[in-house]
Amino acid sequence: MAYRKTPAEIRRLEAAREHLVVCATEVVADVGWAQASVTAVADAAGIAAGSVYQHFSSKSALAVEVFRRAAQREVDVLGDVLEGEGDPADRLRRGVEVFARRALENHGLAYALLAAPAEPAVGAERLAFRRRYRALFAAVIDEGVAADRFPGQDAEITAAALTGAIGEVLVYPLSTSAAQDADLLVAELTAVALRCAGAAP
Amino acid sequence: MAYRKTPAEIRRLEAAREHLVVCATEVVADVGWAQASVTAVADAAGIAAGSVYQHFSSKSALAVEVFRRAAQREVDVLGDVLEGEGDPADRLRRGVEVFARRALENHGLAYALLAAPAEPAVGAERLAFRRRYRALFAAVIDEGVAADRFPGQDAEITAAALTGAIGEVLVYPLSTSAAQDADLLVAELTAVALRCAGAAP
DNA sequence: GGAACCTCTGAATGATGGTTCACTTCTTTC
DNA sequence: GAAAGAAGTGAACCATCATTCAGAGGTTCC
Repeated sequence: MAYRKTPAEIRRLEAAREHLVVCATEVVADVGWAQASVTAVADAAGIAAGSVYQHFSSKSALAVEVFRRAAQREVDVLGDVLEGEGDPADRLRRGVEVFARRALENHGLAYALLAAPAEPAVGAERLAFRRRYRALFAAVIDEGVAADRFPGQDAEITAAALTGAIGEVLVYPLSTSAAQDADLLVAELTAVALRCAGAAP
Repeated sequence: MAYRKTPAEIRRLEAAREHLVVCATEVVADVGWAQASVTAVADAAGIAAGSVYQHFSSKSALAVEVFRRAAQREVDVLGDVLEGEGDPADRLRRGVEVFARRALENHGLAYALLAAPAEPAVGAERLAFRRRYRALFAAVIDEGVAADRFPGQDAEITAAALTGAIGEVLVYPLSTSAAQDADLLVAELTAVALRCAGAAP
């Protein structure tokens, strides 16, 4: 009966874990999953490589946590807009817009979430989150179809197409003029997305 | 001067190299890049691991060759249709259709080409081929815009969106009913693609 | 047949990077 | 202050493969 974690100690440990996740996220956004070795991440957090294993059972577990946190934020933001009030077409437009702006603001993280090569565990997580994006888009499209704002269509397929289209445009370098100007890019992307769903021009 | 490769010997070596590439492609389509170790590929081709290095300077070089061959076939087929005769909207429809059918017929290879985690050299190759798909689509879209079949738009962005949309729909498992029926899936996908470009319904 | 040169083999080598662990350092409790 | 136990360290360890290489087995040409 000589040692019990005091509340302050527990908080300190939780903060250390949190700090590790945040630093790992930065490293991943900076250099991608492949380059984010345990040593690199530990260095960034100012701890020894071995100490990572105080907080996570494996590198995979840490990577999954990093992915989940970041991806969940995007799902939440997108969900707030897509499930909000108003005309489905308008919500779709605003959803694409907000998603695109966030991705452009933090391109490294967007790339890591959407496309960067990653270990299988992260790949599985990515798949799960893609399904969630798709479900959010599909719901709006179904609503729009029901309200006669969009033509009849398989909402799941359109939603998948939207997910892919948005990701591709945001993540890969374009040589077009719009690539220089974020506003223009976002405007073109929302226009494509609305056409994709069949919204009246 | 006691040894010069006889034509038959040269042919035999070329055939061996060819056979290796074909077998490697099958392995990759089957199990993905990550699992396609030099040993696995050599086993599939019925040769020793070391013999791979008779034909390729590194595993990367072999992987790049495998990717290029397969991707080039798709670019050729798509290019034939998109650059053919006729109405731009119709060519776009047929292009998406043929691309989709081929991907669905050889799903493993399509996944390997479009999305499967791969080493950096293959990733770079993939990027280059994506640009080529994009260029093909962009040309048709520009034509369609010029011919007033599509509304004004940044063709590069629409083309990127198309590439992403098509890839996403074909490569990731869908839970919708259309996923069961290839014809239905292709029909929905071409419809989305045409809407994406803004073709009149 | 045999000298010269090649292809093929597969076990040994080497690089990379996650994981472990003996040890040090810090916290708690008495 | 000292015992008990936890957190933190970082060098050693280990698994995984790509790559090499010394030897075996062919092929060419005189």
